[in-house]
Amino acid sequence: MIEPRTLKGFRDHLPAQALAREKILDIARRVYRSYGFAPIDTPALEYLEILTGKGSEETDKQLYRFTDHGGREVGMRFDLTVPFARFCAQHIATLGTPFKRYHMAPVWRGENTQRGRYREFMQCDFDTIGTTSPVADLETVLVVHDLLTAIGIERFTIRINDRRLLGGVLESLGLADRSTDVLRSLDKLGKASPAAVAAELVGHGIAAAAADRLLAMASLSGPPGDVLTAVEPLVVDSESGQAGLAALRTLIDGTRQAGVAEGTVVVDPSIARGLDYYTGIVLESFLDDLPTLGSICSGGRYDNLAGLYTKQQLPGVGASLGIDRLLAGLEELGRLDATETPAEMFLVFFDEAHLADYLRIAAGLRAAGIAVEFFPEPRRVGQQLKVAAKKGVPAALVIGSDEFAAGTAQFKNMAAQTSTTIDWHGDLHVLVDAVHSLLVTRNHPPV
RNA sequence: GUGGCUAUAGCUCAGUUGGUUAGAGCACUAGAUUGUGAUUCUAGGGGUCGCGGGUUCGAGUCCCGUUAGCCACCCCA
Repeated sequence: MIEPRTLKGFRDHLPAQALAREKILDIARRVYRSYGFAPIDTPALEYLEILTGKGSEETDKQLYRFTDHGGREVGMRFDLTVPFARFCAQHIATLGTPFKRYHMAPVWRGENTQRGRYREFMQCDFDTIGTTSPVADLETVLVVHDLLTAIGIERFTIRINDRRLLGGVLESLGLADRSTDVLRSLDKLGKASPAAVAAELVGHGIAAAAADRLLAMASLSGPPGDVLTAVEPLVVDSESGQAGLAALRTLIDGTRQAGVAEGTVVVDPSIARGLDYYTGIVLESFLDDLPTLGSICSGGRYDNLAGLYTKQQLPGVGASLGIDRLLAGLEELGRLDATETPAEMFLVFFDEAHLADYLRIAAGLRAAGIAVEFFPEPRRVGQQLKVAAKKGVPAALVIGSDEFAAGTAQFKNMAAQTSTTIDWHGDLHVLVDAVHSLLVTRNHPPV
């Protein structure tokens, strides 16, 4: 016998989890579309040369690669951004700009696993390409806000910053050429203590006084306006720093005008993002109840997405929802629905002689948009209801020979353990309407 | 990729300084109840103790390797 097992970092998805995933994917799709983002898809596999050398050496090491049967060097995509860059270089002439797309698909990274970190996981990207407008930046933040709100997360924070602001501060400290080391260290502030980060900065050869100023800057918090005012003196002599400051002001004002609640979007000067290609705003978002989980939705602005594949300059802005990390967080917070079935109604197969009637009733309910699970065997009623309860079907319909004779049906609310008699006199429309109104009065859990 | 911790029934876990046939709760199956699912009672099924090797008269227990999970580094969703 072969031992059934899955590869490290790869997982099966059982119905309860798959239902939660699909529900979030549906919400993401709806929110993205509500801003006019159009769906695209690209292959899981790309020529290796398309994928290598784009991020750091790390991403090259994490790349799943192999030689295919035709001798081609092939890689599996490790994010959706690089394939999108290739996609734009090939198709942007046909599509025109600005172009807004969303892309929800699995990616693969051969890195070590941890909670919420897997080797196969799904990303839900959206990007606006071909415009440098601040409105596109604003919409990116608003999409993230709408998305997390629609998923039903009450407490979350979107942290934004601007790479130019960081760059300006580094410039004025004479550290412009050390930006990669500095940004990586600052990025750890959420996890490591300020003292530890300061030590690391000094370890990189940065003067203690400069490290202190960087930390003071990165530790700023409070209302966005106050943070920006506090940072301003640090970039007075930096043109790009001022531009970043102005961009953040515009962005904060925009979110306010769009009706986002105060405190949901904050300026955090320590947000840097590891990826080198960001050049303007950067954003991360956190569950307030589980900040150690890390960012569940991140992104930013870049000047030139597809420079490696085309001479056309394509600036853009976008972000990505890490649905697997989010699900891990929601599970830890006990916010996931335990239901194992999409069925809204369980139809008990009571009396074998009435099979034709059951089939007719099930078809009528389904035609009305109600998901019906009809039990395939005429087993004991108790057994069937037990199955319905275990799966978490919210309602059951019991119709036996007595009910058929009387023209009635028993509607059972499984959670409330209540039973309602429906008089339908053999008229399917009456039954369907009654079931429909009884079902919509139930309360739906958030996720 | 490096280091640390962990692995016993579907799930959560006991299992003594190494000692005979590895247990509990929950879950599952059947019955009490040939028409009613969170209660009760009765009976039952289910474990190569992650996997492989070693030490020993004897290993769930000790040692080595390996696989997987968690944690830290690294990086990131």
